[in-house]
Amino acid sequence: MPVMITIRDVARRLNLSITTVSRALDGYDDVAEETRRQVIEVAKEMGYTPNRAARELRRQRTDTLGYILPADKPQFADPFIAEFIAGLGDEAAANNFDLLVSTAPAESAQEKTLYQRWVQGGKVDGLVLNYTRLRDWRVQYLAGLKKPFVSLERSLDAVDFVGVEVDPGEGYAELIDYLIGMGHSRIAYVGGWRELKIQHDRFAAFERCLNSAAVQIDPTLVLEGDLTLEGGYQAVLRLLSLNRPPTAVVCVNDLTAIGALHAAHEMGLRIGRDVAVAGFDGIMGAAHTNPPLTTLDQPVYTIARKLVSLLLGLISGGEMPERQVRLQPKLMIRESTGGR
Amino acid sequence: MPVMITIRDVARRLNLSITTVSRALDGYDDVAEETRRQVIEVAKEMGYTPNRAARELRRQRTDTLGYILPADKPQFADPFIAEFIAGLGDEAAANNFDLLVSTAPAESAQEKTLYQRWVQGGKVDGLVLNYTRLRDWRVQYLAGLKKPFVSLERSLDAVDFVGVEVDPGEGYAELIDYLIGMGHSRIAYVGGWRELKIQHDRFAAFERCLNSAAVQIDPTLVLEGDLTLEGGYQAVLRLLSLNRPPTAVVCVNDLTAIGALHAAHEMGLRIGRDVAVAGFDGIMGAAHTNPPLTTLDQPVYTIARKLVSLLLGLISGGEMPERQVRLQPKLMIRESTGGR
DNA sequence: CTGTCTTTCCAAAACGGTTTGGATTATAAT
DNA sequence: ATTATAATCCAAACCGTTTTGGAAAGACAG
Repeated sequence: MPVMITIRDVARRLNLSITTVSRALDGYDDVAEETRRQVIEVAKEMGYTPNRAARELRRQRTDTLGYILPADKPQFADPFIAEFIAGLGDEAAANNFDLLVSTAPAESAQEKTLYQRWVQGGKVDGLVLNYTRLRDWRVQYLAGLKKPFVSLERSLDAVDFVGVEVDPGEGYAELIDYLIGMGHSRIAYVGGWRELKIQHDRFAAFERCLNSAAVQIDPTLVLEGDLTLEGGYQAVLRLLSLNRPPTAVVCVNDLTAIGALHAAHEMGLRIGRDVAVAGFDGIMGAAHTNPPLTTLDQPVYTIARKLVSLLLGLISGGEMPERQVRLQPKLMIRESTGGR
Repeated sequence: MPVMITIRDVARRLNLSITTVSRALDGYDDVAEETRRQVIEVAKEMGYTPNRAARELRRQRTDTLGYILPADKPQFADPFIAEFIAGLGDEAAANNFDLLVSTAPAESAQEKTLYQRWVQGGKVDGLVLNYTRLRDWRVQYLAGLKKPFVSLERSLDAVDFVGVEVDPGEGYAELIDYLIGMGHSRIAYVGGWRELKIQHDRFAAFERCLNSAAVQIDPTLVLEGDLTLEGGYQAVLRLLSLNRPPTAVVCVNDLTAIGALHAAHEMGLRIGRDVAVAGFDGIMGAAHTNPPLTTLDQPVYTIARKLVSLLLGLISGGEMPERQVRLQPKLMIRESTGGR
């Protein structure tokens, strides 16, 4: 670390008080224009940048947002997350906020410690939650401390919800209709951890659609994966080894579906003909799998930006024209289900 | 923000000085065991967590690392980045460091401001660089300020390099041998921005291999993309519309290659037969494109962790057994080039 | 009993900003 | 000439820690 240039150095050089330097740079109107000009010039010339820790300490805010990725496995690399973090980062940066990210297994002690360190230690002004659980301690914790936060999908906890929700209802109705139209009746579901709100909502929608089409759900065709490629691979390997295997597999997300493609390939099946596979997310690249993946597309990048924009509204504490955003995924039919 | 519990509150409750509370929690040996026990208990009960800004200010370090993604387009979403950030985050977290991320267009004023805010403002203890440029102002800037940093790929700037390098030489030799063995002689290259070290190294290796195999390089077959899917798509669309189109396309990264697949598909070509496509990176999912992508696989996640581990060594200032890591990518032959 | 160690604790000084509550001077109004 | 007003500036308090340099008290040795 080099010599640090403090506000004191700038003040000394100009024979001004640090107060005046501070106020000149912050644009207060009680400093003469000529003085301000000089301050700005000298500050720039000396390469002065206010120390963040000092400023944060005094101001009691950090201009920093936090996002903790709930990752069970250490090695987590979902394109969904890439897009999501990109959205968070871009929107934060556009508002001069920084984004702090970390990962911790869901419901672990590690997760609790990390949240505590950031929230009670005042490291962030607000947080973005993801992979919301049905009952989510994070929601209760943050709401209890009145710390600003937004989430993708609402938990069942009785707190007032600010965030984005994607309703799988209509999308699944379209998808299931389409699959049944293609002659499928043994339709499997590979989901995620059952405490996950998305798992709950999507599977519920799936069930509802099959019921209303009077198609039987075979419980042996419903498996729990873990949202990863590997999880989808293992689950579908099992499914396809059954005596009466499914003819279609609906997956809770695209990564699971890509694992499913892999498994079906390995079993020597022609995907789209012998077995249909569908995903959920519309990750970039889903259009380029082998074969291209039918999926329910949601605008992840935009959703992430929206979340940050909502969170910033919450932090600034003003009136919030909208606190909740609901949207529908869009069905993209591709060859993994036999195309049109 | 709720009432904040400070060290003063804990001290008051126990009739101790804040000094003692601080030292008890930090594990100094000049506090009685019984006292320490009480302090820890009460601190936990009151939910005390040291204020980060105050601690950072006093200690003059933040236990935070920074990574600024050079993204030209606001909307980047490279799986490579997802894996990279996952690696950075995991290794940082494993050492109780936080990771600050942001994005800024390469060489923009924005980028400079951001680095300055983080470095001179003392927001981070060290930085990870990526997409290193041949002459890289970031390298000069950080080296000049003696701020710890590591980079993936070394720039040509004369500073002492700590980081990871992936040498494309042998991998490309294998790949080109293989392509020539498959009968290709019109081989195109779709690269990235020419100031990029990876572009320079990879293209140089590509040229060298073709030369030593006495295969002509047609300059019209060498195009500059931008490392994105869209860039690869556009470039390959142009290539395949030439009077004498290439029979093989080598791409500087997997994303470009996936765009190439897309373009070839659209032109009605049978990939792997009419035209061969190869990438570089080995992103998760490359094995599942349509058709599966031949690529040079590098362990991105591991590289990222290694970078952080090197950076932490640099920050702690001790002896560093290794300062530079070199490794070779591994050729993965798949159907996009016709398989084996 | 005196002096020297240990053990245990603490007052006060940083760290580098921002903000409060004037002080000073010049200008305008009476 | 005096008073009110506006325009500039600044000393000092404050944010919540960590760390320095002892102080106090008890144990021990001579």
